[in-house]
Amino acid sequence: MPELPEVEVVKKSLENNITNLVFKKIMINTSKLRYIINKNDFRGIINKKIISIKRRSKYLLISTEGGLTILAHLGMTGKFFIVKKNKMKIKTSFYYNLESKDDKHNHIIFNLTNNIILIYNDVRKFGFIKILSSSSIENNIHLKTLGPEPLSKKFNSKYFKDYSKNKRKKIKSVLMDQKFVAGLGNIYVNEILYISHIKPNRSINKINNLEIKKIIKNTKKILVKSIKKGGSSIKDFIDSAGKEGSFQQNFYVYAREGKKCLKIDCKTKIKKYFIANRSTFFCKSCQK
DNA sequence: TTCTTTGTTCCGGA
DNA sequence: GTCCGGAACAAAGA
Repeated sequence: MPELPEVEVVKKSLENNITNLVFKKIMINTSKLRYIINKNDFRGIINKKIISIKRRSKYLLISTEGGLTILAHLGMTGKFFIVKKNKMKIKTSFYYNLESKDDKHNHIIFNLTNNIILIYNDVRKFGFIKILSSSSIENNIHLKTLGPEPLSKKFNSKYFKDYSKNKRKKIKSVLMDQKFVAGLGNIYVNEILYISHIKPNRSINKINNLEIKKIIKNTKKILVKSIKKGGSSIKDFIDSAGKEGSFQQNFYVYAREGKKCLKIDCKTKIKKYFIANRSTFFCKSCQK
């Protein structure tokens, strides 16, 4: 599941591999992803050079010369593959074999200069790609309501405290609310609350100052660590092209229902239940 | 056939 | 009026 660290890693990979290349031909193999695709919109970026790749929350922004920007969200299963034509060599963050059965989910294929092909692949089709005018980005419906980036200085104790006033929402729901902080998804929020020793169902106005500090510190720490991990696994992968299972992630609680808590000497089994329709994992001994 | 997954929106109850 | 959270929706695979 692509969360902020994965999107950041993809961003860097795109930055390194397709900046300054020019779109030559685009093949669209589906009528819709999350939204209906308007093929005409894509004509505008033909023969346009890619000048920058940015990330905001879990969104990717690929800007071209001439005032158009590609806005992409990977949803649950979206992936970008960068393939060097003729060489069949994988150059991106995720495993890809040109012969693989995933081919049927290659929904958009961008041919670029330098014999580079950029492929948008998405099994579940919960992701999307839109072409926007670069000047409208700030007011874009997906971006304008987003809260601060979790890795920015704006995401600090004061901000957290001010936001919490008179609110009784559960801490887990708040951390997942994109208006509060942009880019945290279910997996990382489960992990952050475990590391911070806080039960996911605590009311936000009952979280004390020390705990707020812990949550913020751990949020930044875990994101930075995961970005570094993603980066290193990409490197390993390019070095040993063709090997599968390059992107392994180890979680403390996520998807570990019934397994023992990983803290030394804690024999409690990880519990699972739902908060706001999202699977929630926690250790009842370690989280208060 | 049913369940799972995420981000977002809608709506009912407190 | 405001706040909270459950339900629903998208698609496809197990």
